[in-house]
Amino acid sequence: MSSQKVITRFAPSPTGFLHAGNYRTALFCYILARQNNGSFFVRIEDTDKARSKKEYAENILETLAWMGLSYDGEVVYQSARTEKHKAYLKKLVDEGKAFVSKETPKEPGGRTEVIRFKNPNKKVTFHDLIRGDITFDTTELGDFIIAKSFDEPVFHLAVVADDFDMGITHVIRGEDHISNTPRHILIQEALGAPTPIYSHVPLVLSPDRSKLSKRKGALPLTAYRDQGYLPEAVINFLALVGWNPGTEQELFTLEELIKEFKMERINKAGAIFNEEKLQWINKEYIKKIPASEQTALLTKWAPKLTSLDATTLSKLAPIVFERISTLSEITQMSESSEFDYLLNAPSYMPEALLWKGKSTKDESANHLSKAIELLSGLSENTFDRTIVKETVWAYAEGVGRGQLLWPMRYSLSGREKSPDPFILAELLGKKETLNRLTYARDILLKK
RNA sequence: GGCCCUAUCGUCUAGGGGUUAGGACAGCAGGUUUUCAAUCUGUUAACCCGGGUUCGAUUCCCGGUAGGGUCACCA
Repeated sequence: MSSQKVITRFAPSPTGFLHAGNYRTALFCYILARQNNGSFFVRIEDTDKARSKKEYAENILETLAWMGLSYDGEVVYQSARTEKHKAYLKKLVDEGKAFVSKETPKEPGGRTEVIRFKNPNKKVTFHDLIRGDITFDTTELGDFIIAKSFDEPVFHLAVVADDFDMGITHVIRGEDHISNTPRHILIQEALGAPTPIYSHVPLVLSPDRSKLSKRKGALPLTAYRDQGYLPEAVINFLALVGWNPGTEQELFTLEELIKEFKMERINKAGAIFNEEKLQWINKEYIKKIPASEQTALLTKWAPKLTSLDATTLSKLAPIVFERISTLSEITQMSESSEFDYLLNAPSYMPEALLWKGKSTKDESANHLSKAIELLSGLSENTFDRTIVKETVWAYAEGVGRGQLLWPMRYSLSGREKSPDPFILAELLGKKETLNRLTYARDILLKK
């Protein structure tokens, strides 16, 4: 770790919802600052008054909070710094390093006067932590515009001024900014500002390999939150897009990332946002949710389960959590009636009780009668999946497992797919289990 | 088009002058299982092309090709 103070910043512009690629750079900025005991600032670049929206800025802050990426100090709004920008602009003009230029507007609404930087027309080389030395001939840039007026700086001037004033030492941003860097270095030199250490991270790509964008279906991260992705999983996934520690470890907590992360190990090539892998990672994190938190999540995502008693809920939770990849699947399960057998006795056609259609109603009824007889002898207090299984297993083996287990499971859940009959029996309790078995047996016998 | 960046399985990647080119996700097959899920095992699949350098290149160099980025009074 360097002994030099590290100061990073996340500087998004609130002109739309940010996607995963943006937050990945935020994550890297955060990690670099934290692993060096440095500072991580957030700066909202809202100098474009026409396109900046408050709701976007709020969404950015909300997402950062959800991810647990805490920043130091107050959020800096670039629009509040126009006096500073004006001073720098004046200085540059006074020193002859920039000039007010008369223009013929190229587009309607354009200005007749703008401030241009006096380009010294030289080659600029900078060292990128990820890519090494990059050289540009700035001649082709011409005398580029740095402000629309003294009160309205353009991005290039504002970033340089703000990074300077905030003491930013490390700029981590997307690869799409590489070509802006020589402009920024030119302005820094004119202002007497130090050049920070740059790291241009590769872009996160859409499945068609173009830059991730809303048009290509990129979602704001809050949409993933709303789908039931866990922030830990999203952070883990984002870190793994374009970075890995060189070991085979794939699951990392934020703390582990802070320990392991090395900017130099970030890949140079862009990477496609692979949602399947995100799902897998999310599933891994869902498995880790402690039992004490499961029931609250269960009723949050499936409100109709609120009517269940605490014991049933706590037994149901692990069964649900082992099979979902995102929390919203709980809602889907609930809405497709997958939990209804817990709320009401199921109704179904007697034919559905027949195992693969290969047994007769009488046979199935006999098997159920036997199960009822066996289970009746059990105590209500110890009626759990283990004892239920032990009680009927020998009989099931004898007649062919499916012959008993299918009608038994079906009569308890009324569904083609469900947890196994022993779990169902435990969930329902002895009394309800026997009720349902008896009901099934009786409709099989009804002529 | 100019400039810049990049290039290992379908995807995310490890590796690196001599390897059976490794892992993960997805896929496929099988075990387990009354169903679904979970789980276990196995398995398909990759070094963009050409020229150098070298005893030997997927690895180093050059060129090409392809992809991406950027060329705003957006950020």
